[in-house]
Amino acid sequence: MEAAYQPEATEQRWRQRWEEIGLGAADPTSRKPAFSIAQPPPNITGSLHMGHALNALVQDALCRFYRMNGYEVCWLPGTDHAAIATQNVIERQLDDEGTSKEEIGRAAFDQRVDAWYETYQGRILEQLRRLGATCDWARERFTLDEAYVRVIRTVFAELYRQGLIYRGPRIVNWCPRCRSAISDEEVDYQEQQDTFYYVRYPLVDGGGALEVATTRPETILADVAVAVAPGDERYRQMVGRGVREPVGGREIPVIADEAVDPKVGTGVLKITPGHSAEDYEVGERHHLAIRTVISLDGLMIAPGLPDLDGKSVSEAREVAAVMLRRSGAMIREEPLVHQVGHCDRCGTIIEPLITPQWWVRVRDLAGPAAAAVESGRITIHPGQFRGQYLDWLGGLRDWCISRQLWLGHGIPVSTCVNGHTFAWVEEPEACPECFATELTPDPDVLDTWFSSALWPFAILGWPEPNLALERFYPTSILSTARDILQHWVVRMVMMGLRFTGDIPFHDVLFHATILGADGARMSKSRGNVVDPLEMVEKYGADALRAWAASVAMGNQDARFDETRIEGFARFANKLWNMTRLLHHAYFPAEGEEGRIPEVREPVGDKLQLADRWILSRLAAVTQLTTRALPAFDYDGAIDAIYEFAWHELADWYLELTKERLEAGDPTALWVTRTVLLQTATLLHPIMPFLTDALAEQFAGTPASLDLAAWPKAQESWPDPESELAMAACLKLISSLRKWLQELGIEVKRNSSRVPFSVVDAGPELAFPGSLDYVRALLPVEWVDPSSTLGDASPRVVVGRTTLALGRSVGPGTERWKESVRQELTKVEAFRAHVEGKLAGPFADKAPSAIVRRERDRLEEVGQREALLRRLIDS
RNA sequence: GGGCGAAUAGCUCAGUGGUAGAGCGCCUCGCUUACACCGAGGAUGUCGCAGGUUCGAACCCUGCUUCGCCCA
Repeated sequence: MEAAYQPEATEQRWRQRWEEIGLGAADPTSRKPAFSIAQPPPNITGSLHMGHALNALVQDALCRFYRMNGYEVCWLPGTDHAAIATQNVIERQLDDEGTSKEEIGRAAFDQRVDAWYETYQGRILEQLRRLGATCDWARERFTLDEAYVRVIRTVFAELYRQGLIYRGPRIVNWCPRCRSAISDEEVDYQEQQDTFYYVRYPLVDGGGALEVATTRPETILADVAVAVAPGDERYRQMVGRGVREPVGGREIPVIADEAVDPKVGTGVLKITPGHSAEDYEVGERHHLAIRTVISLDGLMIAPGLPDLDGKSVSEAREVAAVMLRRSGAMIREEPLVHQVGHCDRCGTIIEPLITPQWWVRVRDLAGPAAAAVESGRITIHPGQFRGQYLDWLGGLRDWCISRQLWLGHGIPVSTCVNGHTFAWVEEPEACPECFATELTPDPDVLDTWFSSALWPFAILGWPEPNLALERFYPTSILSTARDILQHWVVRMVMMGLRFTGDIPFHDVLFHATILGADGARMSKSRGNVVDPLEMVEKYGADALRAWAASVAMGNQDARFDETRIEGFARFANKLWNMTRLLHHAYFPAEGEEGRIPEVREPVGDKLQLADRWILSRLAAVTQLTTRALPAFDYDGAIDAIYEFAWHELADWYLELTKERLEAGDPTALWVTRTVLLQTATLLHPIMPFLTDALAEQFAGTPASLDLAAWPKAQESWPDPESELAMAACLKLISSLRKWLQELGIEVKRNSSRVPFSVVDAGPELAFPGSLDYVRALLPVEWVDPSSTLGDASPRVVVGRTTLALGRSVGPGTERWKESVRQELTKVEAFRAHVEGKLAGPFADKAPSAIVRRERDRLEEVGQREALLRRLIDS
């Protein structure tokens, strides 16, 4: 074995091995229970980021855990074409080259897209492999695959037939730069400094005016009403009368609508249904006409007003303000900070506009989707997101599924020369109604989330009946980032229920978001992005995975912290070297190779206290890990294993057992082998490369620990008595070690042993062999007090045991006395604390077990205090 | 404006109603044949603030402050 763990070479070897033995390949004909995950398909807009890496760990650890627990595991990988995102990336490239998609044309653009997909699709899946993901690679799907496209068309056509999809003009979030509708969820609201304009709208019948506060004077031309709150006393007289809008001079009515908040601005709202989603709804309620003054390019349409016509929205706003000031309609202007919607992809300010689009009537779909979560058929973790899911479903509007992009799935609808419109699955040659062959396909493409919503069943070959679909659907869990709850999770549930009649998954996991080291979201513009592959190269995939496990399901977002990744890399090396220690017991000669042989379990009562103790601890950590992983408590699992392996197994058991191992004690060899191998097995779901490399050092292990059975604790292992005894013994060693240092006694290995004798034996020595353990770890020698050490020898108190030291203490004496005094002060304070507690109502009201424990403590601390006091007085 | 969450050691984070924890960093010692990617020891916290419930609160409740996210 190498002196240090080498992650890079090891990982490469094991990646290959896992592929060779087909670790990820799921067998639908197997009789085992099924566990399946549809991996959220990463967008092909670049390479894997920290969020992907975290999500890969979350899923892979579960897959491995369930494989080891006898499940047939199917983890389905894939990638998403991410139409709007990819189109944007390529548009930016073209822009950098001084050209545009319009200039190069459709064909050249499509080529660009294909080349992009070619490059990045492979790269992303390769990066997942680097992290150790054991997907069923043969089932990989891309959302533009022919089979996938067919599913999309099938679903679309069916919804269309059922009347759940319709086309019509409604207000949408329009990005003038993308020249496309975008969904409500893709609008990014950013705080912005603007002006609040207070404008006078004179009453037509004379007698004053209404003051309207607005941030958008350029849309006054599209006003169709002015609204006040229904109960607002100030304006009750005005409702039903007319006012004149102050730019175009048209007469518009004053209405009352509950959308108006009387406390905001002047309590009077201008109603512009053509350019505001809220006003659109007000307009629908009052059957108002719609006026449009902004084009799809984001330019003003105002034929009668040359100062405004053709201007951009921001220019037009200035012009309108000037007009209002000149005409005297402007009352005042105030600075205002408010939220303005921007295009998620390109940052352009969104214009709410009325355009004809395709819509899904979600009302019929939302009910069952809500019921699935309410009834507990689907569980959302952590639970607080359940409310968000249900809230969102409650207030759902129809879903706009059409986009005006060059890239994506075409809407599978055509119209014939005779005006018949029909949806199709196979590209049609003639109109099914009149058989006309002159057909015009719909020019729009589908919202990417429409295709993503079908993911869990589409990748399993739906609608064709097949074994994989039958076995692996519904999937077991869905793991994703929480910002995708509305985009994706809700829609998957709606579509899954509608088309398969079943939920798409049983559990939804929202993992933490990884923030940059500066606490802000990772973003290129902030320069705080960390490439997970760089971390893999530096510290190994397992170290990254272990860190990911420790933050995955925390209740807060996790800042990136390289030092913790480094800590887990050290842990990997520690485990490697612990195995090396055992290896040396069998192959002591330099460079000698071989596998740690299987050893027969010792019969009879050959186990020492330390053996029983470590097996008891192993039982505890086994139980904890076995519970933690299926409960998604990754942190609990890695933390418990780390603590056990390093601070119990390595720090104490192996140190105590070294000599026995060197001497070939079969009991020690068996215990060490058992504990090490089982620890590695428990750790395998989180750190698969390292643990497989460790298991390889042992004879009788399978080709991968993934194929091993999940470990159990033997019934005889839990042993509370040994744990108590050992705890006392370890405490004895620790505190004696501290005294030796305080006394300034050299504790180098080859310095001579310090003679000690027991003056007053406390419970630390109640167990046979305690003194041997002390001697094994400290340079002390036990002597008979009567023979060598007199009453005058220096004393130390460890726990409730007093020891006499057979050596004069030189330079350390003063420091030692100071330490004793400090110790005494602490003990006194604690004794007083416990005494006070027991003297109060605590003794009557607290549970008796707790009271008893405090009494024991008082006794113990009292004894300790007495011993220390005697030490100082002497 | 509505909702959710967070505030614990210098930093990053765990934490169960019963004497405050880890990793990293810091200080002192030790290159002892598993590991210097190590070992031994040490210092460091009115657990955001103010009330309340309780024999007992970092933990439960209320209010406040600051920060983050989601939604309008």
